[in-house]
Amino acid sequence: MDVERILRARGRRITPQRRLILSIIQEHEGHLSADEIYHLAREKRPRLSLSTVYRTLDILRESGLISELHLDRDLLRYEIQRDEEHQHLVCLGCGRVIEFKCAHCTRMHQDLALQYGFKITGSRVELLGYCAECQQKQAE
Amino acid sequence: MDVERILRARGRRITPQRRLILSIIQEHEGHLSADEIYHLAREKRPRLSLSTVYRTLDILRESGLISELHLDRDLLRYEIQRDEEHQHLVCLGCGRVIEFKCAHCTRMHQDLALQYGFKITGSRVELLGYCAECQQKQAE
DNA sequence: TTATATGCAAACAATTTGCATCCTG
DNA sequence: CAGGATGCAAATTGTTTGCATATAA
Repeated sequence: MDVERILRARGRRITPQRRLILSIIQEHEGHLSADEIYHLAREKRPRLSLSTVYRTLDILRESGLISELHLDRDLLRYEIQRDEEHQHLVCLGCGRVIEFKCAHCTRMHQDLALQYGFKITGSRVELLGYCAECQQKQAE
Repeated sequence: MDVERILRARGRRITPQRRLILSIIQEHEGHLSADEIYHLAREKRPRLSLSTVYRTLDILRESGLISELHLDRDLLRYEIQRDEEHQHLVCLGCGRVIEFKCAHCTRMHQDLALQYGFKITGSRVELLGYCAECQQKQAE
């Protein structure tokens, strides 16, 4: 499959651990922390070590297969790198994360290329606020 | 001054340490890590402890006087909270950070309020890429 | 004069590294 | 079978906490 080609092209080997970790990130559609991935993976492969998780996440990130999110203050979360760029909307009340696509961001990239000669290779757009429900709860 | 009113309103005291730390963030116009602030502050006040720096940063953040940036993978940076919202453009080559204001982002907030009923209270917009100079160096 | 802040040291949590062993290519 | 990958334990790094002492209000 494609993933294997990408890893091999970088001189990396395909191991059951790497397959497993990637499949977990895929199934859970992202937003998992390293530790969560570790625990989920150990259900299937109890000898897996946390360092392997970290090393694998590094490799997958370098290879552009996953991307890192700073949704929390103190740890990183991971999701599959998709083709279409998207942004995250985080509710500070209940913690839910909504993903959205935003045409404005595309225009922003174009503007910056024009204005500063910057070549944008990645972006973190994380908006924080309160969802409709949490706003209502606060009002009560 | 205003800062003191804000802190007092929250039952916080004004101490030389807090003044110093805030003034350092002001002078350096942000993008400083806790450790950098610590070292700069110790030049003026050698007995200052790192924990005081962290505690002060917490308080200043809670009070809305400074804000946190995730410009790096592994640590937080701080800057004075200004009225006008702005975004950060980070060069992965040389590390320089350009601040910019973006009308598109304002529109994005409006869209999200409309579409999801979300009330946006803060945002992290960090764009990563390569500045003109670093692109040129890479080309060579 | 009393609650809040500080400094110091020790504790923590997330991540990284060293190294012997294992296993993919 | 050789070099990359793993598991384990130990080290590192950024940040937080406990506690006795100092200090702002």
